[in-house]
Amino acid sequence: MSPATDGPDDRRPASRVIADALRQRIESGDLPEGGQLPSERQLATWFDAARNTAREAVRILTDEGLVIAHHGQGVFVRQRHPLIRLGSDRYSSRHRELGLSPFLLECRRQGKTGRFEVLSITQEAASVDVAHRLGKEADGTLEVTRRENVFYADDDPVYRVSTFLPGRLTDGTDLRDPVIEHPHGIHGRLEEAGHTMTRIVEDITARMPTPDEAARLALPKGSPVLDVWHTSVDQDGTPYEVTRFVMRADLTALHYDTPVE
Amino acid sequence: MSPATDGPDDRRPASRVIADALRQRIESGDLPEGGQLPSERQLATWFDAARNTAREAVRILTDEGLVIAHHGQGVFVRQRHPLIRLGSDRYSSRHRELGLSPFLLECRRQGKTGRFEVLSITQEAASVDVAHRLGKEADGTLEVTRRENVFYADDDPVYRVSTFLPGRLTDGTDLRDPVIEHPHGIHGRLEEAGHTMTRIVEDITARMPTPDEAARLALPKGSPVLDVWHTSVDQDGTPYEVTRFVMRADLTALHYDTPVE
DNA sequence: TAGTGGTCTAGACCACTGG
DNA sequence: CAGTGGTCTAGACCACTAT
Repeated sequence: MSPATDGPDDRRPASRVIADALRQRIESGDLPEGGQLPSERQLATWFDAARNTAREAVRILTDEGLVIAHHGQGVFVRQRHPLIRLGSDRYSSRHRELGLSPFLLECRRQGKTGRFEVLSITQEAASVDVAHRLGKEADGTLEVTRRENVFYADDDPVYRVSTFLPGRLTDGTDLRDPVIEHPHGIHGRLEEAGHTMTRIVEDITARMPTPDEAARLALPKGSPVLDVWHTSVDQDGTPYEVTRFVMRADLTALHYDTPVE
Repeated sequence: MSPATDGPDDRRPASRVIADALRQRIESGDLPEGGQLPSERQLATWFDAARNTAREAVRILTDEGLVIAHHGQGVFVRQRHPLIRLGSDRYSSRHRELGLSPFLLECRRQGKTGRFEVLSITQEAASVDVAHRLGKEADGTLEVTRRENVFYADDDPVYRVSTFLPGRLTDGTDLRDPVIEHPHGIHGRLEEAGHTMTRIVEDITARMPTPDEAARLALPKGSPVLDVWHTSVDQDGTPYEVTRFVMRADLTALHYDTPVE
């Protein structure tokens, strides 16, 4: 157990004493979700410390993802939003027949409006990560069509999504257009082109965001991201589509249900 | 692009200017992995700032997970360790026949020694998370056997693992003993008891560690954890084992290969 | 305008590491 | 021992938000 004393034998730094006291008030519900913490200047007075010391205490809690500071307003206990649950069945034809993607369904379930924007579509040489998953052409290179998207829940950006398709699949199709005129989107087009999704392969890591990602996803400090590389494999065992998701971890849960062996 | 200027029209805070300069040196390879940064006092002198300002710059990079401070020694560019890859096939009988768990295999592949320790075994009432996954008994309660483990790679703790088994499965068995005398461990015993693992269900989230987890896993600042709830389902569709993994995200990659539909 | 957090200064002393 | 990061002080001014 952490020491809860604050007697003369307390060897914790003052900033940690303050942080621990605040954390206890948060965990006990004394400071509820969304509730405001005492100001840094108040904390400094109460604990007989310099403002920077109180500030360091607040920083400890910020790094733990417990509180969030709003410039000009105060520091607040972070609200835990309901998670957007993405199942491994999210590509199943059942969902496509219903006409609503699992992401949109989850948003609706939470009373939010889900949508996505196409940021850009480019032709480029595949990176190592992409080429490794899609396999190279006979000549050892691989050109891909790259579609950059952002997914929003209401007006909050939640995922950054990059989809990579082999150039040979997109030649002369509307897969290079920002708007695809197909009721089932990209995957509907690909199925018509003879690729039925029979397996998905996903690689998952978690990490702190880059400054760029933090800005684009409007991430508060102390918010990690989930970094998911998805590969679609067709009936012949050929990978034909790779998508990378960079997801706000505090809003995302991944769910897999898969047979053993 | 971020401004790379440092002319008079540079509106970035001084701490960010210093952090950006250091980040650029790291990304360019000028400061290699494992390399030491200039000391805070040196940075303050070079950039004509107070030491606290240089310190704030270092903190920015620490929060991004780019560098790590060692008390009394200096600040160093963080080394990226090879990831321990855990596949969705890690429970397949193929691995059990080989006699080596995927975790141990991965450690060996990296020249490390993998092992785990049993911290405790207790009987308790199931928490909501556990009961929800295992299902309740007829009387609405559920007693479970809880096994607490730590997994190490060499001497570094990598996972905290809690396994929950319904009490009715462990009555009068060695599943309540710290050491299980079975070549295939817990799952071998459970298979003999009539539960063949036919599906696994896993829920994955990522978050910053609690102070307790950070201490137990010796986590550096800026290191998130993966929080995985695993459920084993037998040939009758009955869930019979739940395990929670809290994993160092900087050492872990999860890999799923699963059929669609 | 008052109150909040964000940044910064110029010191000080402590705790830890290595030679 | 010298040098490092860790903590702390007592100020100051800036940037932002609400009233």
